[in-house]
Amino acid sequence: MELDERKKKILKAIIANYLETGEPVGSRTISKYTDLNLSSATIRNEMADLEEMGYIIQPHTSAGRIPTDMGYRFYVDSLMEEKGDVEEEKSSLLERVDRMELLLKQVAKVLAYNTNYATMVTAPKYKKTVKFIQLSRVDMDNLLAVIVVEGNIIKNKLIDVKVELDNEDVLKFNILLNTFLQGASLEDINLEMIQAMKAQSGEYAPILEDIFSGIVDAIHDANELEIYTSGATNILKYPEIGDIRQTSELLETFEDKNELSHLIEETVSKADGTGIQVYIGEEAPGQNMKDCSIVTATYKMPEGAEGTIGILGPKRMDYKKVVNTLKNLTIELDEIFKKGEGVNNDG
Amino acid sequence: MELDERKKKILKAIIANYLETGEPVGSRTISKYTDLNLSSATIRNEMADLEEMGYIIQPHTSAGRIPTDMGYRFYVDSLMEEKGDVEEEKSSLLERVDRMELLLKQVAKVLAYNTNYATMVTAPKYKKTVKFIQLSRVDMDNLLAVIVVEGNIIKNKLIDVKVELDNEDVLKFNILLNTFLQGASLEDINLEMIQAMKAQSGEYAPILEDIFSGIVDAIHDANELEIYTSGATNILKYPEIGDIRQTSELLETFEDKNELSHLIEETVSKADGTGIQVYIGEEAPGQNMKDCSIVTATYKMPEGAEGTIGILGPKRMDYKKVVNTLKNLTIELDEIFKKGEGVNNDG
DNA sequence: ATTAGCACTCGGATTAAATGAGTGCTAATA
DNA sequence: TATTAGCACTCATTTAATCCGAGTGCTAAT
Repeated sequence: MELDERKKKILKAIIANYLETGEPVGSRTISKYTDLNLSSATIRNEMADLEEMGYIIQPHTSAGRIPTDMGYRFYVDSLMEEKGDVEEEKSSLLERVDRMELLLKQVAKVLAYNTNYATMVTAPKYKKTVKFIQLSRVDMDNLLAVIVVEGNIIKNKLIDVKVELDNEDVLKFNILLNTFLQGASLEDINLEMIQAMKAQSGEYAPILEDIFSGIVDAIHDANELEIYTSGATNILKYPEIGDIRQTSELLETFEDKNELSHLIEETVSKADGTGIQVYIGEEAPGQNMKDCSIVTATYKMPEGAEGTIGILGPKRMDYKKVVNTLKNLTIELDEIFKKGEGVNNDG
Repeated sequence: MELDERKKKILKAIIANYLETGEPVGSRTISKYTDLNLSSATIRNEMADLEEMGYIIQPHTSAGRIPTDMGYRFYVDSLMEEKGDVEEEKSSLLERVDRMELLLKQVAKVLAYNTNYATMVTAPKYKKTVKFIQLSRVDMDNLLAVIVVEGNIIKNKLIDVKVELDNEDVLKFNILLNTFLQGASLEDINLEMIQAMKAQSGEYAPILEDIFSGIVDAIHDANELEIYTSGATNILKYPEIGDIRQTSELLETFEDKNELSHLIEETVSKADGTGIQVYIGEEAPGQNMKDCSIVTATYKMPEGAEGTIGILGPKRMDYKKVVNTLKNLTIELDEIFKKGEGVNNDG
């Protein structure tokens, strides 16, 4: 059996209606809702076909139809025309902010507010190289190491050294560290390099140890996939997501950044490169997701680094709106990075 | 009517049993549960008295009794002997961590894990004075300001300056800033001081503007009451907390650090100085709290700064355990600050 | 003062019946 | 041949009726 134009229209009407109401939709509704001018009986026949083909099911005999995962999939892929960008709020969705971290937090928040779903945003991931290191003496036994890595991510590390250092010593260390480490990525810092530096640091070699591990820590930190989330509690607004037990587990997943980063990495790894990915029900990774969908979008930094914006919501989700909002947001982000944040460009 | 010893015993038994089971407790249960050797009939009479006095109520006729807020209050104040410190896990509840932020996050996490309630921890609050400022050139048009404030809280601020500065200029600024700002608190930085600095900065006065506002921002940031939370989803484990709608609002309060900080400030302002405060039901601030209790404890830094640890749970809460855990935790924190973190001590 | 005994209450669980939205199928129609 | 009107049937949901038992309050006996 094939999916002719009329069947598509009906399927689309069913899904659209279901997305709106959340109730199984019956033949009579479609008969009136659409401009097909068909009786409910005819619709019923078509529905039976659509069911046989696997696009819709009845939750029980004598109920209307609801979309299957396959139905949603077809809808997202072929039926849903992504309303040609609604310029509206696109303009100043995001206020200008100066620091990457704040920006991304803001993105998560705005998105959660606009969509009423739970959102997550990862910082762009790329091999981070050291741009600049600054060591300073804070007090008697503490050195402060400030490390700026590519992308103007700033890490601080207090290092407590046993030996006293005067200002000149610190200056020497600064020069030494910058000479060796500027432009280096985490992998570049190996035993060999450490040896070379030790050789040049003379009597202070033992102290270097401390300083070094501090710095490596900091770079390591910067390399971690940072995730910002918002609106987790929105999940509670959708009663269709299983029992409380499941919902609660879902929320915990959301609270645990580690788990979440796995999850995001998994979705991204499946990406086909078109920018926006939609994962419906079982398609999504994670065990409590059968009633959820995940939509992710990828934004790019000028140097090629990529980050992800994602939303998590019920399977019965306003895909049109979500996809659209996500599209606009990535465009806006791309633009911001192109000009504003384009600072971080040398290599 | 007065509360004789027997009535106290019965009240205590009722509350203890209710805390355990969550079910209204009947006269027969008490008759067997306690060593009073009284018949259920006698207990019933006593219960009637206790109800009249306002310590317990029946959810409905022909049900057992449950404690009122007043009953809980009496229990917490007079009945509950705080099991003389259970030394057990006290030992290494907290792993040693180097940075305040991580430490407090850890505290929140451990506490949430141990108690199964939602927890919040605020950073110690005191007038933060500038300890050290470091300006460095990151690239062509960015200056990085690193500000270390009392308590080794470190803030970074990227400042983009329009004019080019060479290393010497930066050095001069550094000296200027440190001369003026070291030891200054947010209030100390006033128009007068700014004028004085401008006078001394000669041709660079306009740039100072940028740098200055950046620094003020950073100090302002550091002065904000930082809150770390954990285990918010634990709230979902206690079905007695009203309907989902309320729970969800409670969770939102928990997600919103601003609201939460108001809430904590309110509880702390009511504190009587004994260290541990218990807010039962209506006593707690916030509108969705009627079924909740809040327990807070105050920890002190050597210099007198104070922070708060709090837990939020259902009114039917294991007060004994919570109060105890909180006590141990503050003691441990106090100790950590006394030695380990005692770095931040000069003025 | 305590207790045994008994009638009474009322929330919660269980069962039964009523409702109604929606289906599938068949026969009539264009 | 495609569409539609009509009708019997299904089944989740709602409403009402009933039962059950934990627990009470009161009274009379110890």
